[in-house]
Amino acid sequence: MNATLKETKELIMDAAIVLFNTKGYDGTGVRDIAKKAKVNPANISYYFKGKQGLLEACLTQFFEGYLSCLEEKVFLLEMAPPDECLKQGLKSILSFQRENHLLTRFVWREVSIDSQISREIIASYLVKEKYLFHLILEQGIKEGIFANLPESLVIIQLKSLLTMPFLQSQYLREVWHTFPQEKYFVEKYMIMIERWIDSTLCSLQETRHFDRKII
Amino acid sequence: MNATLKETKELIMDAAIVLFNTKGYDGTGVRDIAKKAKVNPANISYYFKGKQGLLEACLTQFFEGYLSCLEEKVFLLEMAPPDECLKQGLKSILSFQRENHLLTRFVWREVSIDSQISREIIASYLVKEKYLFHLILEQGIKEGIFANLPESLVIIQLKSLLTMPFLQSQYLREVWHTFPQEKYFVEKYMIMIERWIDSTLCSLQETRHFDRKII
Amino acid sequence: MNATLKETKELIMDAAIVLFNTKGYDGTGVRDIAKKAKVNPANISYYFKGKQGLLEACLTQFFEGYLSCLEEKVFLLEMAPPDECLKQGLKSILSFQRENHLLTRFVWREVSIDSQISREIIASYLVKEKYLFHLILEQGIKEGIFANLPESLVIIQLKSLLTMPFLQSQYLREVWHTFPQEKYFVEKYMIMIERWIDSTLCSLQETRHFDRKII
Amino acid sequence: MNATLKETKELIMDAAIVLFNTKGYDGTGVRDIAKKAKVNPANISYYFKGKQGLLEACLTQFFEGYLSCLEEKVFLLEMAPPDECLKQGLKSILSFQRENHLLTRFVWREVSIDSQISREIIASYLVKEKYLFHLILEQGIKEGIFANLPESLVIIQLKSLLTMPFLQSQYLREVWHTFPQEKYFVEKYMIMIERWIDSTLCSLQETRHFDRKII
DNA sequence: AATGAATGAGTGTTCATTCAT
DNA sequence: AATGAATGAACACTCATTCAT
Repeated sequence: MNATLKETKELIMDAAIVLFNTKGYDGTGVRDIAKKAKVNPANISYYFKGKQGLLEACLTQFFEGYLSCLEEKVFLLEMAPPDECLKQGLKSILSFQRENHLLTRFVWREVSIDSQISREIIASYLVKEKYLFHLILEQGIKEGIFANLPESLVIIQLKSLLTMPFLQSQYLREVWHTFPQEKYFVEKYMIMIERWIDSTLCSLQETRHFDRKII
Repeated sequence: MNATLKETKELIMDAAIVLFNTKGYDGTGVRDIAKKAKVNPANISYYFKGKQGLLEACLTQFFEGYLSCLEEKVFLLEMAPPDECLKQGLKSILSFQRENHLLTRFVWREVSIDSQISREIIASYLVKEKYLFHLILEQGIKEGIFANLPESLVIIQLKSLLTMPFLQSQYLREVWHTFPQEKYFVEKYMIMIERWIDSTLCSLQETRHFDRKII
Repeated sequence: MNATLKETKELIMDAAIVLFNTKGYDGTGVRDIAKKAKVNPANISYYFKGKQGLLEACLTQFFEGYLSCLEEKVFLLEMAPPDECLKQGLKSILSFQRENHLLTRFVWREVSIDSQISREIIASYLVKEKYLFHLILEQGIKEGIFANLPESLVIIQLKSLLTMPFLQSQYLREVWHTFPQEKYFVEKYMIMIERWIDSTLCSLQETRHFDRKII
Repeated sequence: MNATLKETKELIMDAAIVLFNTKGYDGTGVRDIAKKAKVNPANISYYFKGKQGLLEACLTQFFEGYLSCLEEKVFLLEMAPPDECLKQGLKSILSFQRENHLLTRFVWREVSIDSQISREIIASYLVKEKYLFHLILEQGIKEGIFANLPESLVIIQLKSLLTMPFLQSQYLREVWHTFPQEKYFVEKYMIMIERWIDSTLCSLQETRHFDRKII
């Protein structure tokens, strides 16, 4: 009556992303979502087979987009230097997260909960993400561009740098009066990440710490 | 009957930290907590004036300890070089978070939600945290040890590096078979952070990017 | 698209009888019925003006068939002895119920509920049933074949014997490994009923109990 | 506040029996029950762990009482003739059902539905009931008092005669203006059942029908 | 004739909390 | 200090039905 199929489904998702982001998944009721989307609450079960299905739809949408950012750039490995590929990949992810900053914040928060669904997300998407990062890092080390640091720690740092600004956007806003969804912020922040790559990752200074102290 | 005042209160907090961490604040019921703590649910309202009060107690406990890690080291600024102060502060925080890794994960997740209480946390504790970091960085720049990078971005990166391993501990566990609560991990990870300080923060390479492009 | 008018209507009724029988009227949803019948749920409202209309159609179908069994045999009263008419009537009903055992079970169960519709059923069909039984019994008593027992109790017993095997078919199946829908069972059971007629109803032993004790 | 533990629990059960009887289990809402019992709907889950638990409590209460009627009389087998034991057992059951006529109607109706719970009832209580009847009939046949009729059919007829008046009490009321819960009715009806025992069960007339026709 | 989107009322259940004891 | 009965509001979800197509 008041919307076509596509519209209703999208209205629900849009409202859900805002509310999940603001109040968390468990803190959001289906009635709130329906009210915000100006549709009938029953439509949520109708289209997404329940609140959890709606969550899954959001997660899927995010990770499909997220991973495709990386995938694209991995293909460039054959014709571009690994550090360039890495920088472009990170930039692409930053842009994607900037465009979907509400979704981004809530997804990374939700994945940090020990639920069945977050375990599934990790098992599928994040394992793949690990593999894609691995391809780039491996190539960089082989070419002698990247320092031979423990891969896990490098990737964790990378992911930290990529994710935190969005996850803690409220902190940024209230303490630093800065907004990670602004184009401006992303540009500045990308420079910092590039600096990290150039200085910390590509620096061929001694890596004896790890050689000596740790297995 | 089965516990003294102090014991009951602590039993509740301990159980709450485990469950808030695993299932999130909104995903945890007071009955679950009471059951795990083997006390009567009414005691939660009795001791903490409700579920929210219990949350506040957890948050307070965390941030008091967290900030005191930093504060201690800021006092050293007068007699030790700023980079050493910074390293020690971060190390202290890492250790604190390692010892309270369940609390850590859930607190940083909860603070990312747009609730009244997280706004209060930010206004009090995180503003203070900002100030403490500021003192260290300012001193470092004045002494010509730290590069003159935008303070906000530096602090965000620092906080990212400190927080993410705990926030995404499930990811670390399932993808990397690594546990941030292990002493081993913290030592390795601290080396990476020191590397970041040495290379990225202390590197006096040109900072023209920021001079030119950004305010 | 996938069925003509007649087919769709019948598909719905067939599915409804199975499900009403298994899960009860209130326990069955129109979606379940539509799914089983492989038609669109809206067709139920379309053809039967709602779930209740579907129920009424089932009830009507049953009682029309049920009563015609009796009626046929009442016509024989003029040319056959009453006990023979009675036996044939009961046999006819048993056969009818055997052929419609799913419908039978659910109808007699549903009629035991205090709903508007069951009151209407009673007012129309069961009052007529009473009258038909009355004609046979009256004739039998007049001819001195049937004992002069209270008519209400005789008819209640008759109806009990006819109905219960179908109503409790699950009990029969699981406790006695017997199926009231089998031809075999009905034959055996008919002998028992005939025995009841010969011994209990036709026995002209003293009926003083009732003369003395009861109005 | 408005009732002690025992009272609230019983208020709920009493209200449930009335409503389950009138509208059926699936047709009755927990809010209806709570309203009738003048208690809070949440108490139903609190005391019975949900609507289904309430149903189970009703069923259990009925069958415990029902079976104890039979059990008592089976103990008399050693000192009284089997037909006398049987008559007393049936009379005891009739009285019990008369005193709990609402519960009786709804229980026998509910058991006729193919649910998990009715299957459990049958597996436990009705199998035991079968055994108790068996003990009596076996003794009667051994003593040459009962005709050697197929046990299953005899028991089915017995159960039919016992149950149906209560199950179809609405029919009795509206067609025959008779109430199975009246002491009067039970006495009259018991005479009919005794007549059935004397004439149909104890009659030693030929049982060749079954010998010849059936296995 | 038949469909699928859409609805508002309803479902059973769980919630954090209160209160007399 | 601690309990368990009790509550009212909220929860996610299902219901039979309507209606434009």
